Amino acid sequence: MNFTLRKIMGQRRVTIADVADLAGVSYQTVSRVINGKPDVSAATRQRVQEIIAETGYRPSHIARSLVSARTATIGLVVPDISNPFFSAIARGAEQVASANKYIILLCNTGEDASREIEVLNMLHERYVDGVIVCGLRQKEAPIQTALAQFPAVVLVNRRFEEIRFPAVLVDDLLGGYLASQHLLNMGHTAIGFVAGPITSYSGIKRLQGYKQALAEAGIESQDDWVQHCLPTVTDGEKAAHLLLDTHPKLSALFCYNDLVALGALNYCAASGRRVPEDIAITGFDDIMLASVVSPALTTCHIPREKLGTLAASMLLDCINDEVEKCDEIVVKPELVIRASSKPPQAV
Amino acid sequence: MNFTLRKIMGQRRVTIADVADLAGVSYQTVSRVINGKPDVSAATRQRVQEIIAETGYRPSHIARSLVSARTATIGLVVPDISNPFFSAIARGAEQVASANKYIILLCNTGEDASREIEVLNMLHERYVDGVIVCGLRQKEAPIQTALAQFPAVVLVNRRFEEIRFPAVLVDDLLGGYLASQHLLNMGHTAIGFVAGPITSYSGIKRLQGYKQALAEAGIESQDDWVQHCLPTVTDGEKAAHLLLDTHPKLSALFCYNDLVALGALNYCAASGRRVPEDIAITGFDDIMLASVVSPALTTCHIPREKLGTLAASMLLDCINDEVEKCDEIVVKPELVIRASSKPPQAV
DNA sequence: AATGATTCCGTGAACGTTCACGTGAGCGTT
DNA sequence: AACGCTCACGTGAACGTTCACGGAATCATT
Repeated sequence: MNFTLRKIMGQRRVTIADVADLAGVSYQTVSRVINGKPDVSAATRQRVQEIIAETGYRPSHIARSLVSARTATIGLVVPDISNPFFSAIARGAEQVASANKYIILLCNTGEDASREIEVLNMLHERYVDGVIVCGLRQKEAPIQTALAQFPAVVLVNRRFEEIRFPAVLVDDLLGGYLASQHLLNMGHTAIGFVAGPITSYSGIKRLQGYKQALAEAGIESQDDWVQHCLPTVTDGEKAAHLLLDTHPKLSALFCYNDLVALGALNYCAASGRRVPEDIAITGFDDIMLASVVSPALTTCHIPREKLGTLAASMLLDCINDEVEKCDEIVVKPELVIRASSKPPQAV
Repeated sequence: MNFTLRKIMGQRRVTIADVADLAGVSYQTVSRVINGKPDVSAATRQRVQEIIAETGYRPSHIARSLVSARTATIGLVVPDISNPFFSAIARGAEQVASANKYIILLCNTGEDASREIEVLNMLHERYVDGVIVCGLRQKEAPIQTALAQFPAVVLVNRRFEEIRFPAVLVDDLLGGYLASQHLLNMGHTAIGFVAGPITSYSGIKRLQGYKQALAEAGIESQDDWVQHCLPTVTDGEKAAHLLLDTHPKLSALFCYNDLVALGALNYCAASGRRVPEDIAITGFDDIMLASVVSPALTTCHIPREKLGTLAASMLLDCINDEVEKCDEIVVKPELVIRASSKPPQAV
């Protein structure tokens, strides 16, 4: 490492001009070498490559983005990355992204709908090539404007009736229907719904499925059998408490997701109710916890990681203008019957 | 929205020059308005602001980064974001980052040590202001060079003896010691270690703690009581299988983490062993699963989200040259005794 | 009325790249 | 010997900002 080299390094970052100077060529020639383009003699090419290796030079993605108007970056917006449902999606999306030389900007809204526009604006300023937005809570028009700014958008578990965005959806209505029907089939007639965030699109759809199943069974669905809550264990526990306090006759709880269901299990244990003997409980998502908790949770299985890979693949298709592949994919949930649901008062 | 405006929008993105043209001022004036700087008359300022609102103009973070040499972006490297341990760290880090107007680039190495350098190079090209690297597997010198390129680095659960990077560490040796001692105190003498990845620094330290506890109890630690595996449920199951097949006399298993411990539980169930009666099992991390599985896991509690917030805070301190705050923080794990560990052959 | 200060605004350069050119040397062709 | 062609390389401009200036107009001061 000669003096000139040492002088350049350690202060600022090495740039293409530094490499060019050291190699005694113009920056354009270095650029050609970096990008494997022709019009460089073998000797020059090798010398430049040696200097690049020596200096540890790496082209600035920032500068490249500025001229190419592409960042090879996609935004991923989730309510809560520590929720196993979303971390699995993140993993799937990351895998597809990195396989295609894209990288992911992670934004956590913390279940705060007002932060959604905020983070979308941040992502927009950063010129991401597209965004995957999961479990969008906000439903007002501004969010649609915020989404429409992006070159490409894929929604996960959310759908707007007015504007059709490409989306990966779970058939939540079906899921809600299947879970409720399962409980009805076993003879339950008073079924509560611990419904998750009131702003959750999935929650609304699951509610519809729940109501539909009840209606088909000839049961008048009561609004106060439904209790909203944050999709967390602690909040699920509170919601179950509230629901069972006001309606002690409920013999089954259909829960928004497995975390909420776990909260409900906790409350049942704390209040001396046996599951499934005294009360049946079902969850949603089929996270690992569901099969492991005792009693094991009856739930709707969703291929979570696959939602992530599907969303990312579709987003990349959108970015590359393969418009025909960009529509809505609906994934069917599958009911998984485990120990937490049994007929009422049965052995 | 007049014709000129409509003509600009919908094609390219709105730039500062577009806003300037529409407002009939120079781009510098617009820049002043954006950044809230003086030297703009109230009337001009308002007109510019109106046009910004009308056009939905957002300054290009890319261009800003190019001139400021700062991206307000930090890289987060994890082996597996769907592992609850790392997703909790991610959540903590994201929270601190976004509170400080930073955003996170997420990289998943998929437990593949060779990808670590790869993603670090990607992050370097993107001029991140710093990186948080979790559970680094690679131990060769190249990784240190790759790390040293960054303006700021914080390691989580990894430490190099040669170069001292700022780090947030769990006292894994203590954790391994506590867990092993707990088993020894209950009378176990043949204790296996399902050790996680052989390249895991945490794993090595936990192994040391395990050996130390055994040595203090006067027990010769045997190398083939140790079985490495990926830190997943399925791999933990395989490892437990191997270990118990070759050493049926083992009466306790200390597991690298809770996922592995769950795998061990699964294998015990499958092979007709009762836990904790026939065999005691302990985990590590205290993820939600641990308290919920049956039998509930004895484990070492680690404040996972806090590791993330600590790491991000320290990284921001490093970035802002508050060097005195950048050292090593060691977090003590706490033994949580639950149902999965009991004395051997006891009632 | 000339001077100086203040207010407001514009111009040129720079950040690190890539793209579209331009150019000189060397060669073969007629 | 004049021409055209290819090869290897360099120059200028652009991407969208910010920074360091410079300068014109306005106003108060002497």
